[in-house]
Amino acid sequence: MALSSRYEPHALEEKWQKIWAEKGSFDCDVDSSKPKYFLMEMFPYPSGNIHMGHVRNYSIGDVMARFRRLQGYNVLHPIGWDAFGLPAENAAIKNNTHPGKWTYANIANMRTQLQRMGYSYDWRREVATCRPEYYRWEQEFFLKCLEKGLVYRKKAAQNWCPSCHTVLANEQVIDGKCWRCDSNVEQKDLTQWFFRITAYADELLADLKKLEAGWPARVLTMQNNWIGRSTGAEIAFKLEGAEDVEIRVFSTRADTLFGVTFMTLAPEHPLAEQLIAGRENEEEIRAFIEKTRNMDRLDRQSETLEKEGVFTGAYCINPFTGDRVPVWLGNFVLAEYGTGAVMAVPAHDQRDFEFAKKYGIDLKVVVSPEGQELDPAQMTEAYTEPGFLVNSGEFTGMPNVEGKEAITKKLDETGKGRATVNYRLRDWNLSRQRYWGAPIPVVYCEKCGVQPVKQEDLPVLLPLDVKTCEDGRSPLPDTPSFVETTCPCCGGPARRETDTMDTFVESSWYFARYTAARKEDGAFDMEALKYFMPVDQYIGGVEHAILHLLYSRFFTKMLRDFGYFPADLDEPFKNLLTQGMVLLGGSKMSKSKGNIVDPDAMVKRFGADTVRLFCLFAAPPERDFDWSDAGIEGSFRFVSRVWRMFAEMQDILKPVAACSDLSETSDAAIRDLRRWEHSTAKKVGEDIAERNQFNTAIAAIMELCNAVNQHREALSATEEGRMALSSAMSTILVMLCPFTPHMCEEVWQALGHEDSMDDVRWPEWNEEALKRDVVTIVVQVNGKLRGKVEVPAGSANDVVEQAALAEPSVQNHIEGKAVRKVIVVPGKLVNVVVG
RNA sequence: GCCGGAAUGGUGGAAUUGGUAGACGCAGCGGACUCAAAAUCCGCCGCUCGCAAGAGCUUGUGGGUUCAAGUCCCACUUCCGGUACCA
Repeated sequence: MALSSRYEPHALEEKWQKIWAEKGSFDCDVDSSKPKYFLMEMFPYPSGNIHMGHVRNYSIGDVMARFRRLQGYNVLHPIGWDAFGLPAENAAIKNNTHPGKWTYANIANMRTQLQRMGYSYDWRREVATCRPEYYRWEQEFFLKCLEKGLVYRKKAAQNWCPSCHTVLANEQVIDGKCWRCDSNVEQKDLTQWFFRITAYADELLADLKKLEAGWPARVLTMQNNWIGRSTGAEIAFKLEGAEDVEIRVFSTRADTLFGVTFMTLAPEHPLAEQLIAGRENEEEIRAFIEKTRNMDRLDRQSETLEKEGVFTGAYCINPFTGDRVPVWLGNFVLAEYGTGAVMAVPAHDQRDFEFAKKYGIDLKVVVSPEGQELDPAQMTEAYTEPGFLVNSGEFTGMPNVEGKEAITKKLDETGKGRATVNYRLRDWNLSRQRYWGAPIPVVYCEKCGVQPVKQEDLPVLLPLDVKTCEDGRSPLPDTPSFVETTCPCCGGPARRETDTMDTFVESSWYFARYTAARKEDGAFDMEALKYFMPVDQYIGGVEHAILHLLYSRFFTKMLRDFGYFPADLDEPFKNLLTQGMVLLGGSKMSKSKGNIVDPDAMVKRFGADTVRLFCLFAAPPERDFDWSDAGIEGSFRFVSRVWRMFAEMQDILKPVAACSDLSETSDAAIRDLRRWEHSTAKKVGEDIAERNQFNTAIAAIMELCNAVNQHREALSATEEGRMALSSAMSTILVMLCPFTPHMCEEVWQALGHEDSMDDVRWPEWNEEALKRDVVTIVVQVNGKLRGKVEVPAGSANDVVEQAALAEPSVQNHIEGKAVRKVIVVPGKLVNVVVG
């Protein structure tokens, strides 16, 4: 079959997509005879159409998947749909349809779009999280959590998004706003279900070390900060006049215990009520508490918030000094962190210092710099540097760092406190007051209380015959057929939980479900998990650095401990690539701004191969890149040029393997082309496998094409020249295959190869072929480039040195000066030092 | 404030272990082909001075180490991201 001189991608792309699907080219099953490679991209939310961000994400993944296949790996490359969630409900309300209908229609459309891109997925393993066959397993996990105490119900102030009518996890509140709709988040007291993610805080933190080799540093840092471990001491202050009541504080500065001059509690602190009852200014204090509680979360957490407080009239007792310590309430103390109470040391904490100045509270210096005495009256700011303890009883004179340990130890020995660790990480609120999500499998019984649904009654199906409410509220509480049930314990009438699970629950384990996606009698298949897990390469946006990636790590550890996962599977994702965004005109593409580049339109114009190639060539994958119409035209020109080269040379090219021509030859042009061919195979392989540098890999292939064009005419004339060209052109084709698979398959077939690209292996470069007869040596004088000399490869240093010194331009620059030193870097460079 | 990351031509970006800065593209300029255009092919393309040969300068700024620095060290500037009354 002859290749037409013009490259026309559309028909051939469709043809090969069909062939791959029919052959099952990308189907992957457990095969212990081959090394596995599990690669996946973050699955999309079925919003309607794929956008350029998806195309970039999945093109990066597909290049890596196809490359690993060429290397002989058994590659698992699955895809699915993160199909529960708010936009479906909103769209359903707007278009007067059902969220499920909307979602499944979008999935159908986007599946076609992905297939048109030629991505090499094992479609048999496709999952959609809104299907009962999927979410029933997470209902099972929930019940297991309940049994093990890793999920619990708690009433507390929650992040409430008034526009989405639901609570949000801490991770979903960005700058005080809803991560989805940007509304200001309010605080609301609600009883909600929580995953006890804090039970894994230590392991989640410690195991970040295991990810250092494969995860970007900044993601590790972000998780580290989010978990926010701080070590310190919990210290008990007895309440004056009520010796059985203790106020416990958490402090990282136990060394300053002797310097405490007041105590501040959060207005929400459980003891507040008891402290203020019956005080003469009780009304005033209550007003303060109310004011603080009602404050907008954003305002309360803002840096500029005026620090305010009110004295309760109560005192507590410093456990070491016996001092009376006045107890205040402060608007800056957070009820949720530590114990909700702070011991204040104004001499050594800037915030306490400012508060004390404002309300006229004394300072007591307990840490001084060496050989210096601090005068509280003269201080303009807190002294927070290291120093030596003063005014600290038996601890006076110690360096404060040692003092911290000594005081903590003494606290422990005397039962007045203990060393402890605090985390910033909160438990994960998983309840959502929304319809389109997985039902939480519990019921409420008047007699028996909260009861788990029986395992054999799973799944609790989300009813589909409901009408979504106009105002966005969940219709579930008003759906008697769903709500009304019987108690699994006593059989009496009971009510179902109408909250659904956060959609991040579904995405916390989908990677593992891929390994046995169609299994009906269990969530996972242990053999498949053992073979495929962990995911060797995960690819997605950095916006999930905390949310999804932290939750998935938590689920992996939890499911491991439940016995669902292999006992040695601690982390789900071995390597993580966080890809940058695709911008247009310097800003994020968005429908509302109207600055969108539609992938479908680009595929129509240039074909999928060009779109894929351009996304990888435009920038390194981690970086944001600005879409450029001129740029994609350049990529189209390159693909067309490669096509044309094959079309023009078709008569002389033989169907040989890549890097196959190694026959002895004295032809310098053949040796030169062969060196290009083999060094490119080496570089491109390393760029893809070790550095994720697809842009430079493509650039190197372009260079090889340029080299072929240079030698083409001369080499076409002889049989050995035609062999060299054939080998080089095969190498180009195999190396391009991960990027532009359709074009490569078509050309490969047209060249008369009996095998298909499915059976081809990545070219193996040959050390011999890389060798040069003559090398160019750069000559510097005093570090400045002054000339170049050619010497036989492997020349002795003194030979190279003589040749360099003999160079006329070098002579000019050393003339009349003394040569002090000559540095020879073999095969590369000579530097003549004169002075 | 703290923690990360970045800064290289007109432009996207290369330079892998300290060893030719600007690979490969894009844009631009000149030429060939064409009646013309598109497509394609060939050539030029960091800045300054110079007719040229050539010389000098150049990787955010200022210092340093080194025969040699985009790369290492110190100080700083700007930008991006994360995080923050966290006790």
